[in-house]
Amino acid sequence: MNNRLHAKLMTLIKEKGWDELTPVQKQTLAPILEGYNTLVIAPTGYGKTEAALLPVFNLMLHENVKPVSVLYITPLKALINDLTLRIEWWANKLGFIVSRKHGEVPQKEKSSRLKKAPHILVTTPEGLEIDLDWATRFREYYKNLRWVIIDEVHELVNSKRGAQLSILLERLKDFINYDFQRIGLSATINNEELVAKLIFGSSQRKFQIIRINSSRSIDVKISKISSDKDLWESAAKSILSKIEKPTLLFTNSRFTTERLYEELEKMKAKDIYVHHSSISKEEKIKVETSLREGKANLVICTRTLELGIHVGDIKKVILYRPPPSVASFLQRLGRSGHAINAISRGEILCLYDFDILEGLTLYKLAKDGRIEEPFVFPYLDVASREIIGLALQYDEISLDKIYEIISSSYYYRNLSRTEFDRLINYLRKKEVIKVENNKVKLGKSFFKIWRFEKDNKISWAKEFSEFFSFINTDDTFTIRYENTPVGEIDAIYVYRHLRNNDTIRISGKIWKIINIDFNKHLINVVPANNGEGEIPIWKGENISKSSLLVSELGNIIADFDKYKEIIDNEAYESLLSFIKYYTIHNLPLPSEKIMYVEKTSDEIVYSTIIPEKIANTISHMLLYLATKKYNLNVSSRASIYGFSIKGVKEDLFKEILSLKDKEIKQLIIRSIYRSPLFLATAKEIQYSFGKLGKLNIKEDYVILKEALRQTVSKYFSIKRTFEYIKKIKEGKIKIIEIEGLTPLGKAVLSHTPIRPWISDLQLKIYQALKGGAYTIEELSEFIGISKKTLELKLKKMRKPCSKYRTVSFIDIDNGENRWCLMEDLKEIVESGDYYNSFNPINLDETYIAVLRPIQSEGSTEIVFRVKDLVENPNYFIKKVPYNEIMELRLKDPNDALVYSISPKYYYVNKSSIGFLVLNAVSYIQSKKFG
DNA sequence: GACCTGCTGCGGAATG
Repeated sequence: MNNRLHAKLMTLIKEKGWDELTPVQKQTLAPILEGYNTLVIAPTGYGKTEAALLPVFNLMLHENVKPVSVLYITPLKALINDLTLRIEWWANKLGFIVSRKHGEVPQKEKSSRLKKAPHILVTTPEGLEIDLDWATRFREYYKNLRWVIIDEVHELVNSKRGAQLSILLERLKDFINYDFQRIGLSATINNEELVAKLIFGSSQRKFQIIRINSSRSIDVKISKISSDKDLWESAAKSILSKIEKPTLLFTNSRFTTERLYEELEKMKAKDIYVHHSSISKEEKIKVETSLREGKANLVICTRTLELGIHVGDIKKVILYRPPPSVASFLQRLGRSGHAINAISRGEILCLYDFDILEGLTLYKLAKDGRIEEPFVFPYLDVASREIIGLALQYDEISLDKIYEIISSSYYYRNLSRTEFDRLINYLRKKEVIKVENNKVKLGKSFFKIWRFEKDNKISWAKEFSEFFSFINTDDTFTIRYENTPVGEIDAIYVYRHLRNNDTIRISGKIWKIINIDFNKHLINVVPANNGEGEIPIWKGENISKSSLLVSELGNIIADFDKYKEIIDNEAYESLLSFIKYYTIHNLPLPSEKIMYVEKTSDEIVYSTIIPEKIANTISHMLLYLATKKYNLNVSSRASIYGFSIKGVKEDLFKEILSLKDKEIKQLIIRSIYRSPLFLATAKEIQYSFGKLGKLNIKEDYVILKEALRQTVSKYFSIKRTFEYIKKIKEGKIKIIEIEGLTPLGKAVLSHTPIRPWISDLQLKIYQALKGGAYTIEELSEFIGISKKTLELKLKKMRKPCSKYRTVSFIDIDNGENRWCLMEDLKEIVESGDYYNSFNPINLDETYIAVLRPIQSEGSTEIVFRVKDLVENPNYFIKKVPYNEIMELRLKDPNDALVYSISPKYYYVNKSSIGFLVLNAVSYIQSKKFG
């Protein structure tokens, strides 16, 4: 045992029952005690937390420390809770106070830290952001800070949160005017020197990297699901035969998680649970507890259980289809055999031949110790918000000082003063800051964007609390049973698919929908005992694969025989037949140097081994050319196995190859600029720059340029695509045209197609709708754009300001929503094509129409007899006091059910009210009597 | 375009 530790600590170590410190704990003592910044790299379960804490406690015991002396930062709330208890065990016995801070800590506990300031504060990067920007009193305690520990560094460095934290640390250093000691804790990572620079920033301290190479060996098996009939059934059967209690089964999507559970449940498998981000917190805790207590046989999960939450000893890990990166592969395998030196056992369950190849590649890369490099990017939206944060923190702060702070973060080391000034000028123009005598102050539009209270009428305003976080969330609905949340579903899925009385499957159970509250985004459910559950589908299932994986894939194809011992017979036979296709046809094996051009009846496939960003760029170029030449019924695909274009006659890729260099570069930029990914990114970041409303190419160049940079770096690659095309031109990549489809060509076809993005969509929709009423499915088929995009557009077109106004009604015969032009509604009703939808069965009933106007508060209620309305469709025109209403629905004072099942119509013009009320009555009566 | 993650402080009024 090390004799450098304080006697009090030695006593506690004995009390813990530890015979000796773990290797990593021994190794960190010297550098931390000597005041070095230290980056500790070791797998989970090696005692990293104590490796940082013990020497820090030791230093604390020898110094006269004042609160807050230690800041402990970790990315998850669940980890904060775990760690606080763990740290308290030591701290309380040594006379130090610990406190935690995250969004779910009760207000009372949070505010107690002012009265009893803690020596050690455990929080998130966002928690630190709030304190620096906003906590005027508490942040004074930070001036005593001596140590900052950053946990799960590998989780943070790759993201905007990492960039945010790096600036926060520089702000902290400047604010307290002390070069505190920084300690980082990380799982296995690549490029340790870079990661060290990212978290140590401008600190002048010497630093040291402590690495514990995982001595546990990797024991991986690769097997293939034999699917003679139903795929899911075969998968579940296979999984069932492989369970060793307790087993973790990782999937790559929430959908797969739910789907496999359904299948296993059919087979009466016992003690099986589901864990992913759309499961409620309470449910998740239940699942984690059942794992720790050894009750669970199998937990099917997504990445949620890849992170550091303690789940006890796991006997076996199964990966349903290979994960997208080596980093993720190692994290998932690391969940088994938790104790030090145990073996990580895992099995990759493959569905396709290319799954087997990817699995083998992951295995080889992991064995060779090759992992993806961290992705470091100088996000300008993060910089902007930190500038605003500094303006919040100080009454005024000089431009030079701000530039000095931001550029001392390693993420922003190359941010030029010119670029910085340009950014400042933009923020100033938007009045989110103001600049006087080279000093920055908070501008007046800050509180217009970051509101204290959310105003429902203005959809673009952000909540004040969102200012502190760079995680943006999609719109979702909460599913509730007796006031207890059981899950979440994407709003778009709810609008598109879910109605009252439907059954859905979530948290591994089947529920019946009682009602959907579109205002509060709530779905109330009760358990359903039987019936086929409809399964929520969140999004598509294309997963982007790391380029490291691609780089080794070709070698594996040529060399897979070397790995015969880790793959089962089924998988091996499958690979043999994969290879056989090429040998029989006398073709070279797929590699990065060969590209096959293959034709199906309506799609041209280019198969090869190619980095995904290049394939994605080329497929967007093809799509751009195709939409220019043809209608919108074209699509393309992109994957690491090549790309394709559908709906064109000629070989468009050949045309690209014939373009001049300059034209190719232009085409690349233009295609990216047209992609929805770019537009979505621009929208996402615009608030950070103080911009509300529609983006303008001239005015908002700063934002659009940054959006392009972020989109390109994430999804595309301009330079590498250009070089790639050049290589083909020079004959360094050989093109072979063939008849029929190669196995790799089939792999390309298994990826979801990308649809074109259209600029004048409104006009197209108008032309398509003219004279008729259509469902979103029909229209989407007809116009050739995604249903999701179409729905959003149709909803926008309802509003009074729209050029071509739309309305929707319920088709009573099949319960579907139909859309038409407002100008056509009368004609459609009178045509009788939708007779049942506008002709109530019972004319003697009385209802109340509840109308909410657009501008003012409150609502108007109009009582009417169904008969009167049927006889006179203009019945409402004289009675309604406004020309436009925001929401229309019906109620019945004697029957509360009516209000809850009543359809709602939004943004309705006075002229349409009568028809829509008829539609609502027909619908309600069909539910009541039919 | 998968997956995952986070989210006011503080003082003063009212209350027991």
